[in-house]
Amino acid sequence: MTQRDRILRCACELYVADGLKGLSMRRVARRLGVTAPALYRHFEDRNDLVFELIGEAFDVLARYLYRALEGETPRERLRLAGDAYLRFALEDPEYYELLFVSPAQLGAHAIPEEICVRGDALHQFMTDRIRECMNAGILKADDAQSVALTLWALSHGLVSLYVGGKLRVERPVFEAMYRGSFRRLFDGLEAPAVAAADVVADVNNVSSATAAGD
Amino acid sequence: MTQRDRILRCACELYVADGLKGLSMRRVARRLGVTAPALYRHFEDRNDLVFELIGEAFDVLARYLYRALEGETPRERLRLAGDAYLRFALEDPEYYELLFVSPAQLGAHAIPEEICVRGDALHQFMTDRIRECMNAGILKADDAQSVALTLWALSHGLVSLYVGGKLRVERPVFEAMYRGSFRRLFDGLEAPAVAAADVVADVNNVSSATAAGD
DNA sequence: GTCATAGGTTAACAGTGTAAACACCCTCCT
DNA sequence: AGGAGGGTGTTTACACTGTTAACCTATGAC
Repeated sequence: MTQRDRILRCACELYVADGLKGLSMRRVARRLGVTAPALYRHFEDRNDLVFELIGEAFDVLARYLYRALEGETPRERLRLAGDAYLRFALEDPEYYELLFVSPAQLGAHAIPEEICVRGDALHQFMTDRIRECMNAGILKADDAQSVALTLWALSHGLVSLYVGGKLRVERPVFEAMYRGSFRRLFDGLEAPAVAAADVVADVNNVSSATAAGD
Repeated sequence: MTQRDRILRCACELYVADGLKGLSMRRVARRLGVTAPALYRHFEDRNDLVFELIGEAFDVLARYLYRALEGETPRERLRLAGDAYLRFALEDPEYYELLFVSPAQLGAHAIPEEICVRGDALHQFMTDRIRECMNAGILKADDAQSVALTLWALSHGLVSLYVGGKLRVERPVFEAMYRGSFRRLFDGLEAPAVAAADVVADVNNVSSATAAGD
């Protein structure tokens, strides 16, 4: 294990224990029995170090998500992916927060490209889950990437409201809310009246009503 | 204008200019031609000051939202509220970020109650918009509060991914995504096949098909 | 006139990120 | 063998940070 790795591990421990505020170069150094400037041999900046941590957080999330591939069907895999996201957020809330630290928060201009691409990879993963559900006829045909974004946004929105303390509810209640919100997204909110009319019209016109006659 | 207000205004300017990092007690003091400890006559803490700023951010958002009440119909008011949220986030992104600073980020244990209730008020506002749409038959009957949460989460998720730079798209593209996501939430994602069957069955059974015969 | 209070001051403590200059050790090349 | 160079540490220093304690006024009330 290289010194760089040791620094990273130690930084991670400090971060998990005391948040970004508790992660100081000097504290890391002291813990490693070394003086602060030594760290600059391995990292450009404190931000550089933090960015590396963020990268790790993405990796951890990726590991959670990839387990969803064990599902047998596209629907199962999509469901598992949603569960995995929730589990990651609830089991590793500090890591989860790390995913969404804004550059401004770090006094940085932007998140480095190298990290953004990891986010893209996750987006891609979800897009794939969506697309295979569309191909299987489980989801409406649509732009898979946009649908994936909608899903991701809903997940992230819910979780970030929860971990940010904006939802004053207990964890099991929140989990129920999470699932309920997804149920709603899949079912749609719109009142059936007008939708039914459209559907019936469709059925009458195209007469592709496989199950309508029974 | 009291000195407390001057401090607040100055802090706000510094925050908008340079983020939370740029907001230091000494800088605020210097700008006001005063020494740092003087600020502690008006605020307990730096955090106390920041919390006050967060409170202001909630007020600004509230002002955006309340204008949605000028809409003529429940549907219009709901639409305007969604727009208002988006406009707030895009026009005042710094304020927007302020809404969601986590206590950990400030080294604080929790966000003070006094601020949480402002968040509750917004949630209540959205719940009311939802409920009146349900009463008008525009939305499915459901738990209005949960639906409001789903909407809020989707909004927040999308916006926070965008302002966090996770979505590498231009603003107009993002606005289209935002609207598209909502369209999707209202319409539902589920493939129509099975839904259509249910609906048709319903129509046949209950024969409350107002527009089905045409 | 005295006294409390609101609002400021200076000085100090403990901590921060980071840069410059210097020192050591290990490896590789001549 | 000996010197060059790179990797890794050190000390020292600078310019910041939040926050406290002690002290100093001006103002208004009784």
